[in-house]
Amino acid sequence: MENSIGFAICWTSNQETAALPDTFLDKDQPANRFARAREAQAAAVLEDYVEMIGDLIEEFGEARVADIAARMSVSQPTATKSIARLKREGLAMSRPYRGVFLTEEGAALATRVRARHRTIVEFLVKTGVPRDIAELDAEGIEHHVSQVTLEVFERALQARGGD
Amino acid sequence: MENSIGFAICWTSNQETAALPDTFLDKDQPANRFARAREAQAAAVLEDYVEMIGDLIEEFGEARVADIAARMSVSQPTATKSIARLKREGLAMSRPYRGVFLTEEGAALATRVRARHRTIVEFLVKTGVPRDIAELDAEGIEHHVSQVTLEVFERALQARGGD
DNA sequence: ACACAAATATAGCCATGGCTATAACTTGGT
DNA sequence: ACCAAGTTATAGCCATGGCTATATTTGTGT
Repeated sequence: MENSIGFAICWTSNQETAALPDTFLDKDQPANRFARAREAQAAAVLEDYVEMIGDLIEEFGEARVADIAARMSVSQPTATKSIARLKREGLAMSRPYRGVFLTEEGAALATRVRARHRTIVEFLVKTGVPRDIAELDAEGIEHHVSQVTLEVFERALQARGGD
Repeated sequence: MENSIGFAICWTSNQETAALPDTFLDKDQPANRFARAREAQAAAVLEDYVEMIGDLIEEFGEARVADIAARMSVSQPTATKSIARLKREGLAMSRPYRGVFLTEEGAALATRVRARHRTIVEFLVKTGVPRDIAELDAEGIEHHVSQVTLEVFERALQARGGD
């Protein structure tokens, strides 16, 4: 709808701390923790696709619908539909029967999402989670980790060495 | 992938459950990490409602639709619809215009969900995340934390003192 | 050049989880 | 007993994100 993909703003939720760029795609601040989680979830699909398209472009020079669908474990029409949403949101571009590409905004998002993903995986591994399980868990977790928490993870990684 | 299963069995001592007890409501193992995250997400709503209903029953002796809706920050019809799904899934019971109650299975799930939520919040706090933010993040994260990771968190909490 | 296979798009179905508006039921006060 | 107010249910709408089946386009090989 509105292309206003901005940054999160401070709001007063409970009573104490506030201020956190929740999700990389947040538009406004939800009322409570459940609403917040729902918002994060809505952004999750976009984030995943954008990251995946970025990966494919880096790997093959372009991202084909079929490859995207395969990597997302989704049917081709489902991928097409999601890509349409990415385009609507200004994150990707494509011409019919051609590959998909990221806009500048989409590419920036992909970079941030990839970094966040890696931070979370590394943090989990450092904490003692087997790497393959950390990979799996991170996929779901990453969309719900606030900027504040992410920074705490980064600090923990630096503090205890980068393995 | 095969590695993960081997590890999981080792780490979970001797649970009769599957190798990767992903989510408390999982039925089968998805193909890849994205599919897995989608499955976890599907269970999330049920888990949230069940926990909330458990809370309300404990607090007021019963869970009214209006209260559930309010706490979930959702309209009353939306709550009603979700409760219908809970009933379909055998997690709750209710008679029209009466309060909602949990089945044995629902109550057990509520207990597990609540414990997991607390573990995650405490772990985040211990790691250095402000409590209110930990609370918010946990809401989304908790549905994606595998049993293995949860146990790692628990051990981390014990190891460094339960404060 | 053209037919055919592969890739992509489109149509149309389903369930979920939001919503508002309104109907139906319960309950409490007089 | 009854009416008003409060609760819950129902109807019906929308978007998302799955799917299958089928149409369309691209591009390749002969």
